[in-house]
Amino acid sequence: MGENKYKRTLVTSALPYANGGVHIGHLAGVYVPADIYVRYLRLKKKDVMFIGGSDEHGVPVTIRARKEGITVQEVVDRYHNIIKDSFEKFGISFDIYSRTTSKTHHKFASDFFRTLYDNGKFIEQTSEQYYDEQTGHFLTDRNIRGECPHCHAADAYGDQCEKCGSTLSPEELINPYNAESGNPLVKKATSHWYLPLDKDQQWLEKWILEDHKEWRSNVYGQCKSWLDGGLKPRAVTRDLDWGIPVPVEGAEGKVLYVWFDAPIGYISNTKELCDAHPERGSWETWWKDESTRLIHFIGKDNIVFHCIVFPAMLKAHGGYILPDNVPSNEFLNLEGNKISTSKNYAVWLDEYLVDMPGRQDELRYVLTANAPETKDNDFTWKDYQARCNNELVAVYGNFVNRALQLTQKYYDGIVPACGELNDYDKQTLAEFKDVKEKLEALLEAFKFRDAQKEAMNLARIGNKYIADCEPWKVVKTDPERVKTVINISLQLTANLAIAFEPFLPFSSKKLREMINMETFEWDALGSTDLLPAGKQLAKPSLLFEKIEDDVIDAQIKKLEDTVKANEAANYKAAPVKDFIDFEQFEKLDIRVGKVLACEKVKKSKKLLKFSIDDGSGKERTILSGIAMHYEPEELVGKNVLFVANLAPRQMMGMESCGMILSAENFDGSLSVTSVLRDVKPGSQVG
RNA sequence: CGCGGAGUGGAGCAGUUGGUAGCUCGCCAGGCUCAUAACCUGGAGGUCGUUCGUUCGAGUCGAGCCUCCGCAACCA
Repeated sequence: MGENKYKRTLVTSALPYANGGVHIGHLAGVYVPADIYVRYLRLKKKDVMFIGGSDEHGVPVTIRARKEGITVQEVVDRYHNIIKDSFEKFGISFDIYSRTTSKTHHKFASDFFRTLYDNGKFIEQTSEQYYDEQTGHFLTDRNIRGECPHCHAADAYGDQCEKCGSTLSPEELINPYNAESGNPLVKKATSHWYLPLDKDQQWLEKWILEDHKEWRSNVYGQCKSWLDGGLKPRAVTRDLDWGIPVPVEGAEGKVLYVWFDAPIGYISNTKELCDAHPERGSWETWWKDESTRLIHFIGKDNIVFHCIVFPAMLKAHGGYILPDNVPSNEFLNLEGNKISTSKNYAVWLDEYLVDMPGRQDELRYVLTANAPETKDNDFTWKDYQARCNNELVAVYGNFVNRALQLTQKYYDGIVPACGELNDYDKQTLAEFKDVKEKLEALLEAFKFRDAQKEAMNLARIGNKYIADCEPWKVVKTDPERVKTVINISLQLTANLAIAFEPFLPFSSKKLREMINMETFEWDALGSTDLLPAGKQLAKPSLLFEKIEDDVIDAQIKKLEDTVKANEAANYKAAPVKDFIDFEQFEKLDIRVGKVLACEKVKKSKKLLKFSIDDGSGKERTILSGIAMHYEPEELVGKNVLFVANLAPRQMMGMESCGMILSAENFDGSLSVTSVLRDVKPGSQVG
């Protein structure tokens, strides 16, 4: 696809927001594919630069800082360090991982804005926005709450009412207030600068819809949709005290909108790297020379910013190249549910590193094998375990182990010479020879899942080869033949180390150490003489280890606990029902009863049958649907509250006279009510 | 009727320019024993969300409908 016209490749990966750690969704969606691609290009000896960094501006970090009573800088410092560390440990091989609070970035983004400003690329518009006079903040739509004009729910959001589902604008809310502080809001005029995207409509249409039909369908479709709808001016500044100040006189209290400043971070981080390492060339070569190929790795939520807004910014500034491709993945779900940072529902990388030490490649493998390249996919721990044990351990690790163990056993770990090849040998060699070509084609098309499968195929070929040749049998009759079989198996092993290098860098390194392969060339992939006869190999060890059930169960439990904790945290009492008269209330006859006997109702899952002493001298029978929550024995002898004058009702062939009162907890569990001191059965409650 | 993406055997995914479905795992049976009970071979199992249409022929093109996910707070 015309890669040859390019002399170098600049790869960026979406800047993670420094308001939390990074999780498997980030890794699967952006960083692992980007890293595979970059590692591959490096192996091909291409000039490539891989840019990353934390996005540290915007509103959420300021809210978190206020909540935790620390400075915003402390918040972003904490998460930037966690994120950076996670990436390093997972082998995401950035050439630089910087941050948008850096001096370089502040100056660069500021200058970038100023250039557009000076060249008249913005339009300035004044509008009335909601303002909290006590805190001195303008509010974003989502942070404004108030009464819904449709259903009159008390706490609708500025953009939507969760009660009736209607879409709102903040102006429609009755008595709007600050969601965070609770303060009432007033309208206040504020002016902002807008990037008039409508003027970019034409060239964007041609550039994307005609010149980049090869982009993934999700990317192309999303862009087309925006373009078809007609682009509108977009604000690039915000009223906020955290961020890069708008470098214009009289713009105090305004900062660059985080979506304006973040992508510029790609450029400023490149500059930071090049300034420190002049041998990498000048940043301008990387961003302005037509012979540079720019690739953005992002998630699907970021498509329009990278395909429309950022290119429009670059074009408005002038002199910059535009991305050649924007490989965007869909989302990864977790055990059937959406991953959520705010709900803490995720597999966090920093926690994974603690819980699963030394298993970075396992996660890289699973996330690539199940990458959401064309649609949302699901990550489950059971699937993770299955892929590790049945693929990495059983296919790849096992093949390597078989080849190395046989070498150890028959030849003291010295590579035997390859003798004459028979037809089956030749057939096997031919099969794995074209792996290189297939692998490269897939990687260059950003089909990482298929590419990894192709690498794994080498190990499958190997297992079949060893099984078919049966060296453990042949060694008794034709030891010369076995030398050839083992030689070929070892060559395959060496090829595996190379083929997996972009995907599983840690394992490849380990494997190369086992076979004493100090140096290697990607272009040697497919060769049958990677390990010369007579070479001494190191003592083999296991490349991957099985993952036991209890490890997986612990992870599943961890997630379940999180879900429960979320439910508890999100619990909100149901709204109070309409008023009733005192007379209506008096009609209710609630009494205390002593449980004389309690048993499960046969053939019923939920019902318990109670015999209650209600003080009348006769036993009262009440059926209650709490069998899922109580063992019958634990209720015998207890005082419970029941409604005495509820009309009798037939259930499971028995008559229930009344209702035992239970409270329903947030998670649906039931708790039977009682009284705090002992009272006579039949006592009235009121 | 806001706009995009997706809906394929038990699970997770492929299916390029239309010709009656492939892969990995799981399951069943057999083989083998060098190997982390791993490996190899064979088998059962799907009519491709749904309805209608174009065509000699559609998972693959067109239309409607249903469901899920994104685009608006957080967020890849």
